[in-house]
Amino acid sequence: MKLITRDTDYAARALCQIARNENRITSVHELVDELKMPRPFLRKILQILNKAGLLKSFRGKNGGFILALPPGKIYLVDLIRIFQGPLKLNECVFNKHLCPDTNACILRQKINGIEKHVFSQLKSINITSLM
Amino acid sequence: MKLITRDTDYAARALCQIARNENRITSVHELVDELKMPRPFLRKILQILNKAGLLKSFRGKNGGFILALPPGKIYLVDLIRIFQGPLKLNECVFNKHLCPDTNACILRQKINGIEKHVFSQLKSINITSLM
DNA sequence: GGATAATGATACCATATTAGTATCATTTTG
DNA sequence: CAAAATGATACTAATATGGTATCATTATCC
Repeated sequence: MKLITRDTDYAARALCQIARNENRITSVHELVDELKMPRPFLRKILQILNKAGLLKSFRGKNGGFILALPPGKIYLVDLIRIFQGPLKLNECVFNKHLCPDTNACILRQKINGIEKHVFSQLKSINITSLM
Repeated sequence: MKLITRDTDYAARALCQIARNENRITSVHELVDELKMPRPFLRKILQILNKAGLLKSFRGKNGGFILALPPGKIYLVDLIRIFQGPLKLNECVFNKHLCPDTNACILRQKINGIEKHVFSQLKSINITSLM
């Protein structure tokens, strides 16, 4: 079972690098050199981060990206949500079948508890703490 | 993100049903009737549980399965391991790339913490508690 | 002993998700 | 206007998940 997929991983690493450059625009070219990841894939990821509002992009020559938010406000849990969908561990088939009626069943309680814990832990990790 | 896949779900439900019958042998035929799951898929799952040592099988006419262990000793975490591989959240690409050297990095610590929590919670759920 | 009803073993297929590529349009700078 | 960057979008490859199909083997019961 994976908690974090490759997109999320790449995204986090790229954001760290961009954060290090602070207000200096960082291009894909530069990121590929430093982080050794496939260029077209990275481009796609950065475009997604841009659309999600975590990056600000600059087109044209000397273009690139800067963070749209302070690095301390970009949380790992946000990246997971963007690339892996909502963190809803209890949206599993399990519940629906095994205990379709009660909210009080043991399993659902446990899974809700796990989810809260995972969520709060992932929310406590941000780009600053990863740099 | 899913915590529990369909195999695991089916397995848990089948084990509950088999547990209810206690020492009476339960056939696939009976399980399909009661649990409404695809017969060939269920057969595969039961064969896996048998090989994993959670079930004892009886071949031939009137054959079927009984639990190989008391239901209180069959844990949800075991089923997850069998059908979804080892519960190793920190085996993600993330760590390897971002902090290849230190064991002391924040992310790794957090992920190890999350893993321990998830593990202990899932270990506290067994077939008895699901029945 | 043979028909029948069960599991064992194994190979295959379908779909979804994940990972990655390719291409062309658009924008900015020099 | 050429070059260097991102925007948009469609496509492909690999892997994981969910499910089928088939034949072999075994035990029971008549």
